[in-house]
Amino acid sequence: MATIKDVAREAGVSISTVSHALSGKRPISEPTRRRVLEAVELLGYRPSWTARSLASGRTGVIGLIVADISNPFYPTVARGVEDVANAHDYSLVICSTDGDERRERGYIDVLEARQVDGIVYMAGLAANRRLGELIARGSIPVVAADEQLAELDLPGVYLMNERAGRMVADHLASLGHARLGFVGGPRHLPTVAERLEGYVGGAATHGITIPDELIAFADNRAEGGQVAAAILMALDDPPTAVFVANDMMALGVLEHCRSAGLAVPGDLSVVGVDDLSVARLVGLTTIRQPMYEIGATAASLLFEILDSGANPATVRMQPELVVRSTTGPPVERIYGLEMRAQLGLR
Amino acid sequence: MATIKDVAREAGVSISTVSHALSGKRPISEPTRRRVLEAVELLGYRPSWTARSLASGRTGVIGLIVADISNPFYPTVARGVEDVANAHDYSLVICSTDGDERRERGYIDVLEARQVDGIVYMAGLAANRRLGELIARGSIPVVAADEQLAELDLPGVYLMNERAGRMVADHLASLGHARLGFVGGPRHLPTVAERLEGYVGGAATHGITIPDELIAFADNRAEGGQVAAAILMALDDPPTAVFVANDMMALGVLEHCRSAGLAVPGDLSVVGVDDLSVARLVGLTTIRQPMYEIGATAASLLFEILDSGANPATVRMQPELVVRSTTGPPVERIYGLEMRAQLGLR
DNA sequence: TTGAAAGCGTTACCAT
DNA sequence: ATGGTAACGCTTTCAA
Repeated sequence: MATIKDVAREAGVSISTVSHALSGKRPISEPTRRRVLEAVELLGYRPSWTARSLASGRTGVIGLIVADISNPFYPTVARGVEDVANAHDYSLVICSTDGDERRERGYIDVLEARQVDGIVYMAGLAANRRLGELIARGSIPVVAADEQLAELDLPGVYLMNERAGRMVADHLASLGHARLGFVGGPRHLPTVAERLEGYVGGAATHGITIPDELIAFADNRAEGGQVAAAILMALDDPPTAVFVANDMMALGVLEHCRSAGLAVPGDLSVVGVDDLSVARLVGLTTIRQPMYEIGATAASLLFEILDSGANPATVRMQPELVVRSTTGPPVERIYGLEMRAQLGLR
Repeated sequence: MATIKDVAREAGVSISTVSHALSGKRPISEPTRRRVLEAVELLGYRPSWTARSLASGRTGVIGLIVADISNPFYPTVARGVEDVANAHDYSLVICSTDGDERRERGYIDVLEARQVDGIVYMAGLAANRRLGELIARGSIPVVAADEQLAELDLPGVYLMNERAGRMVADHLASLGHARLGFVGGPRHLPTVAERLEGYVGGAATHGITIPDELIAFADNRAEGGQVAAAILMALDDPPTAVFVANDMMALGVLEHCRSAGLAVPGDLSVVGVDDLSVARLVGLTTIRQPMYEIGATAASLLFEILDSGANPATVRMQPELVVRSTTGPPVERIYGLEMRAQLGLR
């Protein structure tokens, strides 16, 4: 591997001239620059990022910690982060904790050891002491996204979760639903709690009370949605509509309906959050959140800190209701049963 | 940030003693070691990975290039790669090309500039000149996984794709299907071509010929499966069963059936490949491939090269048929139409 | 506009 | 068992 020294020798100039010709950090005469560039070309020289990092004190890497990379939500956000990172000549390394705290600790240690220049955190683990310590140490700036870290007071970018919940309640109430259910991930997650809060509040606006037994928390993935739906729909008086706190779980709810022979939206209206591409695929009514922009904005906040040491304000994104085919008016339960009996259906 | 120098001063020993006490690369007296460890603790010293890389000539990073991180297949494989990487004290950086050749070039350049110690490549892009050049340069070992790079002759780990295709043909034929369709990603992908080949060959064994019009290639994702299914099922004489070259596309096929009112497996039997967790969720019959092991094995091959300069042999993994509820005997088309008419269904 | 040289924080070799 | 010190390949003063 050719080094800067080789290039200097080949071009007949000093090392610092090569460095500056390449970085453009000081004026270089045109002929000199050309000679350098030719030498670079000839030798196939590629600057060592490692050496550059050591000398400059910046690694040119930012870390992204996500909860679960196999939920398509995260890759989309990650793309937003990555694109603005690249625009700043930074690389991105993605760490997926899968809700495992040991993994998360490991990642935080590695990111710190590798001295990444900044971290975008969107895992929302309950007891992230390690992250707290890292932030306390203050050597690596951190911005949050998606899940707000209550105790840590970081700049961040989040969906207006409460508003999202209200929008869903409004939509469902306007369709005539009065028996509303909720399915979400762990209740300690701010997104879940806030979406539920808005939902309950919005329902109250329409004179609807959501009883505790219609509120189910489960694992934050499709499987969780499936078991939660099974529980809710086995109730004596099941909901006619559910708000599911994210699209993957909503897929699980839909799957339960399919396997249990429940019609959607006939027997149950379902609305999710995220608007993953699969939501369009299955016709899921959902709350769209600007995933790519969330990532891009989070990264921008980080670079604000990196570039100017600023302490940027938190950003809140607008949710948007996308009505597709999993929501509709409730079918009167009694009639429904009678009609199904007449039709010879179970 | 405390450096090794600070630790040395604090512990009252030399820099090299600290280095060796930490790495264990040479005998250190117990009291000395303890003093060093205490100093490390006291100062909160963390070795600089950057400096270490520069001095040792190894970055401790391997790169993983995947085609599309939002297909859950890849995160699962990636986990396998990562776990063995971590076991070797290596970090993993994942690059998702999304089928975009410019992105891929960019990633390869970055990985090379960062001087990662090795690369696991599973993107299978058609014209990857840049990768060829990198391999030709020979400074960074590369192993392939999933998609075989015909022109490049790398060590790699792949599914026995042809056998997978045969297994599907056998399964479908044994159920009594005679009109077999195929849906896959771009035909230039070795996985697609091989699975199709095995399928066609297996069908022939049962005296079944698969006509060209029942073979559809599309975008390698759920949406692609959906449009391919739409085309096949609009034929005058549509297939009674399809082999879909991966689970995400199979999901798209299933979605087409749902939205078109086609019963599965009544009107169409569907089998996929991968056995993603979502396949279980929706009851998809599929060919399981050991995703995690593929990743882990690929990483092991890479470390064989890294550790001993060996030239490891390619590994082929066994496919396994998992029968669920999307395959069943074909319903006679004529009878089917009559019966449906009788039932008042369309 | 250019060059020389002092770091950056390690590792690894050579002494002791 | 321990210490001294030359790399590693670059960036960045400081001089000229």
